[in-house]
Amino acid sequence: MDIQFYNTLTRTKQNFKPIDGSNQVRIYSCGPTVYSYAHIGNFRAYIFMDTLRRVLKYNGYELKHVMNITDVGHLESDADDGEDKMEKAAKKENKDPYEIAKFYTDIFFEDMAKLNIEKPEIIAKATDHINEMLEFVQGLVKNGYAYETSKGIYFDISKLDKYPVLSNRKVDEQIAGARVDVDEEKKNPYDFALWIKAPENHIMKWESPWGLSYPGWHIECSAMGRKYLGDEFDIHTGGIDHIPTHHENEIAQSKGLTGKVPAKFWMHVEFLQVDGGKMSKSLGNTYTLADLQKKGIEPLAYKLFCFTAHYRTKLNFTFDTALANQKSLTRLREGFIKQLKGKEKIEDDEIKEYENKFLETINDDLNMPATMGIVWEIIRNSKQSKQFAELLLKFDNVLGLDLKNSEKYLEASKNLELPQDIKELLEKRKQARIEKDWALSDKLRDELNKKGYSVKDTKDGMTVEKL
RNA sequence: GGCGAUAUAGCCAAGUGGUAAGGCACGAGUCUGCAAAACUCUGAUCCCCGGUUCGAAUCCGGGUGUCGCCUCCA
Repeated sequence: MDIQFYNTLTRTKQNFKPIDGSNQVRIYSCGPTVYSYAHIGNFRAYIFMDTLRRVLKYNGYELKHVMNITDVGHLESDADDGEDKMEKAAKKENKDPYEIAKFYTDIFFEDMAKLNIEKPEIIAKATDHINEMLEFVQGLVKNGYAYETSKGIYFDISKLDKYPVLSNRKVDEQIAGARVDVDEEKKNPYDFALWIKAPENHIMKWESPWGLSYPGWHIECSAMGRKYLGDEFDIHTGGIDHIPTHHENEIAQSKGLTGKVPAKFWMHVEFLQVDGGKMSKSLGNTYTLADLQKKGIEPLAYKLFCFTAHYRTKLNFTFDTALANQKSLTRLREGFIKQLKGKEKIEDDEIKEYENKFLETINDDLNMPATMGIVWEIIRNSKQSKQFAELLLKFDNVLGLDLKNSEKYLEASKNLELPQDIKELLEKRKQARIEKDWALSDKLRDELNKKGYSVKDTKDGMTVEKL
């Protein structure tokens, strides 16, 4: 079945096939700048990236997927005189920038694992590829696409046949210097830094033909993508914010060196919003996975929440909806187990129909909301069968919700370590129930509720959950 | 000022020409000593106005609202 992906470059959905006709798909994903904790908005992008991987694999493709770790060169401002994010964080925390990078990189991958996101085949750190970047820049200088100023080496966008190719932005109509001070040395306002001469006190710097210096932000993706995936590869992913600057400049750099747009498909995730508006540090709503967990929302519930909207639409995060998805996740697990224990025989045609629908929706530009609709149909199917559970496990190769461990998650939420006073109350209530003293039983239930535990009576006895 | 997106039940949202998926919440019922859970049932003619069409949430024009980008950001 054809796979259709929306391509920002052409602004249409197109059939996807690897460009070299092989069975391998080559992907580059813009990864994190490791100067701080990644927030749930960042993770929406990586959940998308993961789903893309899984959909391609489900379709039988093999992957060569590169994700970068930006640990140098990402400045705070496009004016090129802002501080390097890594150095700023290092100063603030009184640490070496490399320590900062390691610390946040480790946490990043821990979070990725919690979200059951597959690790790309190749993780490329910017600081491990200084030579490749330097060669790339030297090539651009040689080809006449770059020039030197007192601050560094700049890309000359006027040398390109067309500069913004991803967005409709008209370069001459933008008000130069409206937000960024005009740099008189630059030939065009939108020329950007490829290589930056390091000030005296700059920590991260390398020898180059232009003295001690460090790379610009955009060059790392161009250089590393080229190194591992070649001059032209299949898919490049990132957040929608990358379209107007970062990816535009990556394309410019590659065209300057190789004459080619590096990727055939450019796929971008829309932003996550919080309470109907932008997520920003000043509003204090850049939540991390840890913040969610504190409120009882599992990382996988957040992943499920992300599946409620298509990746190219804005998604509004509130704690209410996140909690709703936590509940959904529990029901999904319960439903899965119920099917697993089912004994009914299902006709092959019915299974086949679900499989077809599933494939159709995931291959339609990763339409996860529609896909989840199908999953729920199976969960709620009045017939109960292990065959459905097996089907769900197959689908979970794409969803990545770790359904196979459903029982374990459900058990974990029930078998809590209970404080002594709670245990005593439960014991008293058990006794009261044996004696059918409902008044006392209810009173004890209220008491437990006040202490933050909800008690439910089932056929197999009481179950306790922390609220 | 420029660019772009979006407006579907209480909330999160699918659906892009043939009479509205799904999740959560709410309500009713079954069950239960009660409650919870579970199960079943129940809800919208799709921002407004005009147009095209046999037929539009879906296309076109106008209006209104919201959001984002143009500065680092997934």
